[in-house]
Amino acid sequence: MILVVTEKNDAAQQIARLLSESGKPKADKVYNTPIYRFRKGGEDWVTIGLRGHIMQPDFPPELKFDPQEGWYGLTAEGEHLPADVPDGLARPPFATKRKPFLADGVDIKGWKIPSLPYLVWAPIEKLPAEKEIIRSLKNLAKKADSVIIGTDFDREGELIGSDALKQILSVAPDVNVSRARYSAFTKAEIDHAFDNLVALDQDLADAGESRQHIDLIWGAVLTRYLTCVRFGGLGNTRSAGRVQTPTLALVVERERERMAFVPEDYWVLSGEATHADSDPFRITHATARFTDHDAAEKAYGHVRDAKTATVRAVTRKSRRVNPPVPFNTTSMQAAAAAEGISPARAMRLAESLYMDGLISYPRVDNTVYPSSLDLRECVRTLSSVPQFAPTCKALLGQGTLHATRGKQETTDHPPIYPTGAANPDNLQPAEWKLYNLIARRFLATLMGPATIEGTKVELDVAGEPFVATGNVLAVPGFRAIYPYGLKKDDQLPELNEGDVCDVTSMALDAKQTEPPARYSQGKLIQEMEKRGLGTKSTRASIIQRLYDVKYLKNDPAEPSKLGMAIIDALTSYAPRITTPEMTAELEGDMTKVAEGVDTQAQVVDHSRALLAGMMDGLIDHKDDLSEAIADAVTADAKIGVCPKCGRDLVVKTSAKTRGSFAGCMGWPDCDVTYPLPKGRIEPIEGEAGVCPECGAPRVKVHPFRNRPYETCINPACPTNREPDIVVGECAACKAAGRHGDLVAHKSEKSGKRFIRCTNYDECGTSYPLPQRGELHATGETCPECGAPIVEVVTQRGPWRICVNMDCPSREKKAAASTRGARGVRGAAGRSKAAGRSGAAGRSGASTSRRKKA
DNA sequence: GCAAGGTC
Repeated sequence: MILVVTEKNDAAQQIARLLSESGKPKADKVYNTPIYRFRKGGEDWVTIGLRGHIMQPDFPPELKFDPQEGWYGLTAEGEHLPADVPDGLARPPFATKRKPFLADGVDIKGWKIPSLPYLVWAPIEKLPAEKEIIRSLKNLAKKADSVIIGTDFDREGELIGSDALKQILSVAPDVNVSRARYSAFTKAEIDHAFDNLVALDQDLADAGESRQHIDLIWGAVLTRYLTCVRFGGLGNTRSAGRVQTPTLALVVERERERMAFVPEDYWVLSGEATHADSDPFRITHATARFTDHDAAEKAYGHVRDAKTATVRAVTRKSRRVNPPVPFNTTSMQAAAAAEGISPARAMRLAESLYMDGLISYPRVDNTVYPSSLDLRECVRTLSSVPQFAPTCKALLGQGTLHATRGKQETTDHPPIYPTGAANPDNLQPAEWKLYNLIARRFLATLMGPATIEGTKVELDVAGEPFVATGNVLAVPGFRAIYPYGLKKDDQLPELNEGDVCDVTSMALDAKQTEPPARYSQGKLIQEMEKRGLGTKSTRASIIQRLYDVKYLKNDPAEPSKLGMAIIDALTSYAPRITTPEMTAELEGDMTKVAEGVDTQAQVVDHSRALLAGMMDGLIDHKDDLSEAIADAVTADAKIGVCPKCGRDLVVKTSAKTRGSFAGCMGWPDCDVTYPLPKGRIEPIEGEAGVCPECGAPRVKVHPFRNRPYETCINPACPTNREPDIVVGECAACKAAGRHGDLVAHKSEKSGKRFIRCTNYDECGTSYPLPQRGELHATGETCPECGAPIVEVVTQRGPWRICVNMDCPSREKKAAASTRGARGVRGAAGRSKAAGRSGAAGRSGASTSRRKKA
């Protein structure tokens, strides 16, 4: 039997299909791993797909995080191994004990602990990361006569193959081994690769392993340093790494530019005009921006009372806009980001669409469709989606299909294109949104250019030159199916030289120049690619990580004070980690290892020595850094000033409930606390951040998937008071022969809104209420349960609800909302109702979504 | 409960 090992299941399946004589390999499983069996040349063949790396490098167990003791490191002050002598590489003599050792024996809580500088020189082990796969692989290897390593044709692929091979040789030391190198899943390419087998390139694999070790050492040492420098490793992880830190530095650098930016004043002189009852159009002075105030005022003086504008010249120019090129991972992530889907989320959604057979493999650099891809067939497939049917029909009516080509051409996978017709009812809204984008992009790459008709009209207003511009999509071309990022038409009326227009308004506006914009997540992805940071598969998750450790916030990306402090600290004492140069130099070193000029040990030890040299500065200045980080964390948590004592009010986490609240930094001297509304809290700078009524902070609240609003955080503040509303009569009291009113109150302590009976002590009737929106009594009672029905007016419009949580009408509503949530109006109120009413509605929906998987 | 790189 001949065993073929590939990097992923997808590749195992494709290779089996292309190599098998029947063209129909048999899908099977070893343990839980899919494999593909087929016959070729009178032999039995089996292909198995790994899941990327099956081994994971790590430090020995005694140097890892300990759940009781945390991470150590800085406690061993000043303990350095010499930077140039990697003696510490030998496993130290403490190996027999669970707890690690320090040369000079520093005791902490009775344990001897290692110094952080020691970690720089610590040995690295390789541990199984995919035990199931390894078990399956070994099982097959025992039965194999020969093994062909068919992992991806790149450095990481060679390493993945080398790791797999070691596992195979451990159970089948005498098996025949070779390597197939292919870069496209075409019959010709795969046949050629398997007819011309080569040997595995151990130097290339070693280069990959060097990369792993250097990333681990630098990442672990600096992360432990930053995490432990303040509270000995308790609390949040503060990470650093070869890719994430330079990425953070990009965002911080842009923020510093913004902070250093000095806005300049300028003035815009513009107004509106009409011609022969046309819609009004904007006219702007030919000097688009006056930087001289006097000149602006002078021009304004001439035209302020002008009633007419005379057309001096009309020029028309049409612009051709070419259709976009096919999607690769980066351009897809950027386009999705522009539609409000973060790159990390886009990859999760794409993975799911790929697994459902709706799009092609989502991790590609390629932007050129291979000639083997049947474009016409793809269009035919899409034509069964009603939204795309007219476009598909038009395309199929053409003689031949011409596709655009991007600059990057690789042959391992095709660009991202739709492989199946999706039904929006079977997808989550975000999945459909991404699929729709991918499908429309695909169709757009097959269509003609759009033509935009541009018109420039020069006018004379009381001797001052003015212009009006119009842009109209004259020939839609690809824009008919691909409206993303399309500007709205600004239409001018038909104007000719000599026409006299009526000026209806004129104004001089004072403006200021804007600082450079922050990076959107899409732009950040593109900037990373440009600077060689990360890969198509890692960039999205690395940006996500920066958000998770709270170095970044908001979108466009804004660094937190902590993020800025981290960059400051590392720029001072470990500058190498803060720039893309480390990646660039690493690439050079990797090439040397791959070429056999340097060994893995030489390159890694050299990198260790560079890091060791930086430990001096980091440890000497640990108190400064500790303070800077602590100040930054406090500044990030600050939401305002305590109205009682004037100290900072910060977001704190309750130890009991794990919920967050606002508390005074002066505690326990000052006991001011407030509950916090649900959602992300953004402080408001300056005077607007102090409530004029009660002096407590006003904040901007960003509720999950709802529009942000501003509020005073003091629930007892007059600005938060709501009048009590009688919403109905208490049914329980009526049944008991007395009268009780159901009244909607707002608690001054918690700020929560609820309904309570005026005879609460006797009947105990109370109902919760929606916390957001304006509340109205309807006077109606629920036909199902008799409880009052209230109306809530939110930004999305009014809706009505029975206040009884256990009412059967709520169950129905929940079921309806999970079905209808994919519509235009995915109302918060409905999804809330679905959430509260328990599993029925939700689990039903999730099974229907999963049924294909 | 450390990185970045694969992939699910």
